[in-house]
Amino acid sequence: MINLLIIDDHPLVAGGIEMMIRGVENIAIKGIAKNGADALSFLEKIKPEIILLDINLPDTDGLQLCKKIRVTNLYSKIIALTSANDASIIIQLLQTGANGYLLKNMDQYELIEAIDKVMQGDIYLSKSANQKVQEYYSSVSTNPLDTLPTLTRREKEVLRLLADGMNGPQISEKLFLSHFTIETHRKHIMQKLNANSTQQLLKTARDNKLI
Amino acid sequence: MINLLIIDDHPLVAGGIEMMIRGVENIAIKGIAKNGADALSFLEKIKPEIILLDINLPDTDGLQLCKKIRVTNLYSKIIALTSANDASIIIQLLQTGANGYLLKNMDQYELIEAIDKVMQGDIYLSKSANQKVQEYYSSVSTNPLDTLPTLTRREKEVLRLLADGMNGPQISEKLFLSHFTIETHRKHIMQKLNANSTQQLLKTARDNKLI
DNA sequence: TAAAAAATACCTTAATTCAGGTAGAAAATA
DNA sequence: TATTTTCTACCTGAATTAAGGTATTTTTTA
Repeated sequence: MINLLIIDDHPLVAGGIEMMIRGVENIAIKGIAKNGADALSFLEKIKPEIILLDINLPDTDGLQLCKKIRVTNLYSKIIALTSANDASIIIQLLQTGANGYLLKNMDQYELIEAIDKVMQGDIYLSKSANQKVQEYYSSVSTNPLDTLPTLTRREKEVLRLLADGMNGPQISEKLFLSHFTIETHRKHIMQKLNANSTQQLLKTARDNKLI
Repeated sequence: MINLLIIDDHPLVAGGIEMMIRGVENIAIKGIAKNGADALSFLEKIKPEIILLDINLPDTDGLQLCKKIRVTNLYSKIIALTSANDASIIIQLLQTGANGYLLKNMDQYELIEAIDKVMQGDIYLSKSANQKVQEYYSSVSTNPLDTLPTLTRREKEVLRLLADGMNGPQISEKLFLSHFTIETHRKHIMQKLNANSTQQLLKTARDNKLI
């Protein structure tokens, strides 16, 4: 028997999963946790074969929780569950010890396939997640920013204000600095992020989660 | 008997709803549509008492679909369903003819309450949605953009490309237009969004979920 | 079909930003 | 303490953007 723990604060999702595995005779839901704390206390008592882990929880983020679970529990297989399909998160999750990744637009077939695959010791990625990861790795080579540049405190500050829609003079006024200074900071940030316009800079910054 | 039509492309959500109303003897699911087209063709044949309408559909957005449904169907009550909790969308939806607004973190109790309320002719807003709407109206005085400007197709396109970090000439090349044209579009968008730089424009656009 | 809205193209001037610099003071670190 | 990093300020010329126009064609809508 494969026992599941669902970690998700949405009754809708938990119900949907219940619906999907209803009628599958070798899978059963052992518990539903609505947040990270509940999940951890649950896992102290019971070791489910499969943990379906929502990435967006009210009290913690899935990545942290995944790490925490792996500290004490190497037995359970963790399948991450999310509506977003973001390559860097997927990769981080897998590095943290997740065994699979499902999108919330999955259907019954996909869920059961994932559970089966993961129980066999494989890594399961939903089709579109897989695609994203591929894209990510293939774009890495074309993307010169494979190592994130480190911005100084001031540079980050200026970047944020730029992202807030302020221009050079406005920022200089806000920070009590000469506008020349701001422009120098901007220039440096642009060099670091390899951008040749402020808009590109902001896009790159956003893409690299610097903002 | 209250008949439901679920319009949502996530089997998980549809399953969750099914789970929630299972055992409620006067509510039944009459159909599940996975996109706007399916929904409309379904509604040609059957008039459900309640339509549970996901705002994020693969082929159209919920607002448009809500409008379309209201053109031919004044009988069914529409309850919008979404994971985001955004005041301006809620308000637009209600203006378009939706009768309720539920967040996907709802529980069984809330769903059934919403259906009951709406069947009685009331408007139902989930607690947090209600709160957001309150906040929105109290912040309106500070926000000069109380009515969202409507951008034309072209303007939206240019806005998106600007958000992608492209500049005027690049966009003009991409769209096979003169760069003067692009600048005019930019100017119009800026006027509509009340911005006085492209960066501010993009920020405002982002704040108003135009991007 | 007539009127209105949207899309297109072009112009000008002023302001802002970009992309090179240089360079000194302050702060952090080895 | 010596060195490095960060923060600061300034300059210049080229490029881009902002903000104000005008005006024609195409598309939508009443």
